[in-house]
Amino acid sequence: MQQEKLATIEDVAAMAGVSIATVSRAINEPTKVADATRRRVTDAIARTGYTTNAMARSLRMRRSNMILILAPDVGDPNFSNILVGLETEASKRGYGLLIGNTQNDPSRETDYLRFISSNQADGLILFTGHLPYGLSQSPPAARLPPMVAVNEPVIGKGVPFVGVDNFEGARVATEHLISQGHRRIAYIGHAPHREVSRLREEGYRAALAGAGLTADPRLVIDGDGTTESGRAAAELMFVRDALPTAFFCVNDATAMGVMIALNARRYELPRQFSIMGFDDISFASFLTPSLTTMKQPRHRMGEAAMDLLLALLAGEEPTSREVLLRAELIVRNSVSRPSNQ
Amino acid sequence: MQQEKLATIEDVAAMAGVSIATVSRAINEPTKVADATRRRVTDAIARTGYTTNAMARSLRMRRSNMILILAPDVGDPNFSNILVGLETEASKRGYGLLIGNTQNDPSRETDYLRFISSNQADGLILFTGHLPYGLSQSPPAARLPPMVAVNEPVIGKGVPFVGVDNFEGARVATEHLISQGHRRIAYIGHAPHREVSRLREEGYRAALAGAGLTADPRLVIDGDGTTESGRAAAELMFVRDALPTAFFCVNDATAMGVMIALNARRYELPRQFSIMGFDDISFASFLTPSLTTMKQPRHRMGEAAMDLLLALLAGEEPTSREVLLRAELIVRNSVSRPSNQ
DNA sequence: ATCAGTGATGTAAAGGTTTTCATGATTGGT
DNA sequence: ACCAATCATGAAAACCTTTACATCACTGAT
Repeated sequence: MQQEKLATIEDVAAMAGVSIATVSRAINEPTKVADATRRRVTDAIARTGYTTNAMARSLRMRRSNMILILAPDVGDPNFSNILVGLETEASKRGYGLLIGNTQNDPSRETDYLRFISSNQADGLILFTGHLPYGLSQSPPAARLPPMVAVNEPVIGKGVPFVGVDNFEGARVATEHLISQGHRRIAYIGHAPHREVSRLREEGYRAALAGAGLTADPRLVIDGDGTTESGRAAAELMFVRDALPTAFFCVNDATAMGVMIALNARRYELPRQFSIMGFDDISFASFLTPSLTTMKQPRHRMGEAAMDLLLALLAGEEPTSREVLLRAELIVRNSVSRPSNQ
Repeated sequence: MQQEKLATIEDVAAMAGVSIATVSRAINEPTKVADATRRRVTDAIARTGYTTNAMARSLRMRRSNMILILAPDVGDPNFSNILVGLETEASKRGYGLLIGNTQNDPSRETDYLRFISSNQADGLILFTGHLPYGLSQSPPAARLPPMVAVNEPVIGKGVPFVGVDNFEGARVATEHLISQGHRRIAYIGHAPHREVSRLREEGYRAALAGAGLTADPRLVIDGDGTTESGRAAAELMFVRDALPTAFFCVNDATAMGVMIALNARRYELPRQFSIMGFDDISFASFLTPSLTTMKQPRHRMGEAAMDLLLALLAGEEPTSREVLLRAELIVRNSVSRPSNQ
């Protein structure tokens, strides 16, 4: 049983004493071939160790059963967990995943589109929040390849989106702080043009409004989502001498920065200040105090996005162009009732 | 310029007034075609928007320019950073990456091998530390597909390996502790069958031996690499009342567990106990005290592994079957001179 | 006994490349 | 001026499937 040449469908056909068409049918539409014949074929397949050549198959069928993932940074744990969800669903449905790490480099984005245009991938999952460079200037008439945005929506291009309900999540988080008795609650956001941050800020404001409160402008600061920006934002409030009793941060990294600033100033947490994050990154539970936060259902997001894309590929019109999953409140130890009520 | 049917090589040939063979040559071996003709062809390519159909190309050439990555968990930041390195190098050399998340499930490992046997991938990168299930029982005579193990070696199968020099790294780490004056140094390891842990323990012992010290058996404990196991190991030492002045942990997660245990017992760090980890995970610098550790050159590991695999694919005999990169000592604040010298 | 319908199989085309081999044209050396 | 060598190109085979269409043998109804 030499591996020199891989067995082809012809070898199988010869061994089973049928034509290659019958072998193909026995594999792909088993009901269309007589029982006895089918047995002979499956037997021959087993004996030869035959596997269909995916290249030939894709060439003929004009589809590859591959999905291209375009992400700025696959190393980001934020993405990689969604990736696992994408992979789970894709693999279950017989699809493979091709990864394209773009590092936000337009030329790399364009470059990866060759997988689409060369038929090497049937569809596209976008983590980038924008159309890949090579597609963005096309007139809207030009048909786009089937694609789904995940985590970060592509605004105004009609790209179906799967993500977390940021507005709702931020509202739940803020309401949690309010329910503990907080009235002066700060919000530390991302750059304002980021859709994610805008929605979370709106959710924050909605929760305040719902409790008859209004946001103190001095307590709403835009950072850039990094730990350092969280630290800087907290410091800024001390300098301005406009202090909240609780901080709601656009993400856990920012929350960690706030905690670092407060620890450095020797405040006791959460007694003197409460802190909430968003994301539930892997070490949120290991901070001191462990961080109360909103957990993103990343695995499910990946599955849902892939499911939507595969439906698109199957020609189904999606029931909705936007799937929003709920973030889950994870209560830990960084929130308590305010001391100086 | 309708996108209905993609332009084929034939369209280009017709427009340029040459045969398809010439078009193919103009693309792949430009020197072999006359200047004037080449210009006409490139012009026609631009006008038609032609892209080579990768399926047809792969079918004919019997290779796909794709590499399959087999990893137990792509979400693990430990892996994902290496993945970025793999991707960088692969993309630079015109290869694409296919990801296979196996979750250590033998059936998924076997399943993913179909990409190899169906010619959809030319080579294999193994993160799993063992041959994929479908290959492991083959007689050694059966030729294995080209593959390279990364991060975790595949023992005894002659699979080329790219990883960090664990022995050397552990020695450097331990020597760092010794240089600070520590004499009683604990080692908290992984499960002993893990090659990684075994090598780091050896490096630890070598450093001790080099300084004329021997390891106190009560200070060498096997955990499982989790934060919880680090906590438990430290507790165990308190229960046994056999205490070191410094802990060297097989990884940062374990070190974090040790820090949690010591913090809970209200020790002041690093004054009363020094701690070293291994890995330099993303939040090592955010712990209090920030963690002194050995940084793994993950990005470079990925690049080196891909480079090695592509050399293998090109038919070159690898210069060495093992590439070990040095870990880098990252000095932060979790190590000081022992107080009770 | 005939005919329509059904079911199982085979033939051959199509999918889009790369590459071997052949052909003709051109060059350069004598 | 001729021959050999080189160069540029084209025709056609090969890569391995899937599938439309044709064929043939049956079944069951008239």
